[in-house]
Amino acid sequence: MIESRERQRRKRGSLSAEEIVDAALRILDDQGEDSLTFARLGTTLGSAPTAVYRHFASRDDLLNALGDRLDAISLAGYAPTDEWRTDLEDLAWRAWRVAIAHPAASALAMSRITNGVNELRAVDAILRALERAGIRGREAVLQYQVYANIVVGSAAGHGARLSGRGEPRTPEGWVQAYTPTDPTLYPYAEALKSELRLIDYETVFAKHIEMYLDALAVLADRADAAD
Amino acid sequence: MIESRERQRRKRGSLSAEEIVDAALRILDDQGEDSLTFARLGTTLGSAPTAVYRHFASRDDLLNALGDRLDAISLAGYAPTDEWRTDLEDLAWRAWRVAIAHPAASALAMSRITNGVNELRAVDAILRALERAGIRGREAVLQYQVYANIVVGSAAGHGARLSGRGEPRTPEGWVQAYTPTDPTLYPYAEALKSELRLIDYETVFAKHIEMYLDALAVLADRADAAD
DNA sequence: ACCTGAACACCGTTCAAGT
DNA sequence: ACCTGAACACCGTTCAAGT
Repeated sequence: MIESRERQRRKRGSLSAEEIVDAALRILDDQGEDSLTFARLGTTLGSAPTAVYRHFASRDDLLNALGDRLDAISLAGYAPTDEWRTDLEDLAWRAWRVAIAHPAASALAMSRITNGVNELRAVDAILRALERAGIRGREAVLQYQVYANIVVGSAAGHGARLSGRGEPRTPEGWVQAYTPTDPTLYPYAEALKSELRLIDYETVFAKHIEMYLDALAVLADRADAAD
Repeated sequence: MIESRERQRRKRGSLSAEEIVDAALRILDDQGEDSLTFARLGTTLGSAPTAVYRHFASRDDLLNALGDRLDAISLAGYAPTDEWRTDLEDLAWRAWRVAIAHPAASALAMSRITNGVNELRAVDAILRALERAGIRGREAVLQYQVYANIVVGSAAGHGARLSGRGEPRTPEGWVQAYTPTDPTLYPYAEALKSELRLIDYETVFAKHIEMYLDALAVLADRADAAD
């Protein structure tokens, strides 16, 4: 039997930006946040590492494309309704689920401004919901930013936690170290130390979204009254 | 004249963790997010690059110490009052100002869980304010997380923008690219394109904090009523 | 036009040797 | 005990050469 370790030459035009992003996502899913290198991309693609440069100007450029891919995954099958709150809740949890499905990629690329098509689709979907809440103009752009801040920040952070060099996971939540040298200096933290040790970030996210949408509902009511 | 390019040998014990973090902060302030390397640390410290390993186990470990330093800078001169809202506003803007003063360091280290003393001081200060708002127990820990999420996420993101490979700055705000191939596909974004192009992130932050504290005030009133 | 492979200028980290 | 310097196993990126 002949072991053919030699890689076959890639036919010209057989490599595409899409296939490269596929490979990047797979590598990150399997091997974590630090695993995405040109060498590994080459191995996964069956090409020379440098072939990637024919399709992306740099690693940074590739990460932006990966970010737009995450937006695409997040929006897949999304259908807006007539309820702005339903839509903003839906979109928020979609981002959260992407962070769980692709933690390393989310940590690396989710909080990037990609200027990609799918990012634009997301912006448009959010502005549509805000419009239905009666929030328009500059206020809508402000609220879009606040909403995106919460959702993207929380999801990317969760990805970093899941993929990461972070603290070890426990069934109930996340172990957070609390071991002060002199506890009397931090009485409020000391009083809550057992609660601080176990934080369930999904509950935090749910609460955060709920609070924000409640606050938005107040603005929506005011906008209604002004109509 | 004799040019002495040779570095003098560091006396033993003359290097400290604090001095190394000083140097790291200075390098990042002067040369940006990608500039922090062991080689440059060595040059700045007048030591061999590897001397740093005597005080930090890894680059990651050093970045955690840098994160705690940012917390220290943020809290310098902080004095709590009897008004929980004043305190939470103060702490939020302190983080924002640190991001402006040290953008690259903030982008790299601000959103880390450092387990440092100054992080604990910040946690305690926030829990104190929440307690004065009548928010206690598990709810306090949840609200601490939500608040920290907003503040640290916004500030670290602002640092990344200021230090970064981001979009070019304009006097009024930040230029965000909006150049869709078919604008009719994104009607809501299209309608707000001029607003989307100019985003003032400080106004977004101010709005975000204000909304959150308003929402917290509602919880505080409910807690008062329950007393 | 697209892919390859050698070369370049780095990087973080390890470790035996100095003082 | 702490600092040094050589060595190691990588990195992203450039570029001339192949097909």
